[in-house]
Amino acid sequence: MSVLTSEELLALLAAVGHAQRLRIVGELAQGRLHVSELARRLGLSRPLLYMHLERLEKAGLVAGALELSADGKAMKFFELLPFDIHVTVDTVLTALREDQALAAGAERGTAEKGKRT
Amino acid sequence: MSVLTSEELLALLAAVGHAQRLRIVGELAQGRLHVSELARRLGLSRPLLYMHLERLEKAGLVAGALELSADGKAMKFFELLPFDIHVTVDTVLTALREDQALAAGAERGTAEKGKRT
DNA sequence: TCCACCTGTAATTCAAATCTGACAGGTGTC
DNA sequence: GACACCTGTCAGATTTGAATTACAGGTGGA
Repeated sequence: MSVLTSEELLALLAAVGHAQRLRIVGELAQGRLHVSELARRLGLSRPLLYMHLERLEKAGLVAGALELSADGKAMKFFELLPFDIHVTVDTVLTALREDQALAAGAERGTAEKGKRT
Repeated sequence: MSVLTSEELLALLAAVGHAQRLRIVGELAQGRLHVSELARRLGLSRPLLYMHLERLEKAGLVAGALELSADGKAMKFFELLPFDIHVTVDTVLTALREDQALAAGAERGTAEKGKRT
């Protein structure tokens, strides 16, 4: 995952740092599932599950795909993407510095990430 | 950190998964500081900082100690504890299983962590 | 005594995240 | 047509977390 801004790092940590989402990850670890089935297994309402999945997806932890089942029903399958979150003091410091670099760049009008002078 | 319950894992992730707390960690990475000084550097109100520090301390990321300065003033110093958060699918699955084990144990009245039959 | 520091907490407001219930729409089967 | 599935979204209640203000108390020095 190379260098993360603190925004990306936070999205990742906040996404996985929640009881329900941890359970979602645990369930999807055993294989891809469509939303309704997942909702049933976890005992969550479907709208709520959508919200959590959206968060996980934005953080890059899961991926969803709408598929047509054999009998023509639309089904949204979600699968777990391989991830390996590693956070140390350096990770944090690097992310914070990346922010400063971006902010400085934005002030000068060159807001390209990772670019440093 | 050996085996974590999901509660401990969540405490850790939620603690570090917040913008202000990330900044706190970043500041403490450069050395121990007392609360008022830290508040000044980050531009946070002291009560708010207390709340964040409490969270970080409960998660085991920082440690606070009340000390007497040379001129006799009470000062609460906080320092960053070494940490190395590593989260993969296995971490999550292990944590969830640990929960089940604890829950099962609690039902039988033997709520000791890590004990498995 | 007054001022400049410090710690600690209670009360309260405010914002954001979480969660529920209800709706609209689609397909296939009995 | 009625039913059992599925997706998707919105409005609103509720809960949690974040943040401010205000207070009480302590020390040392001018």
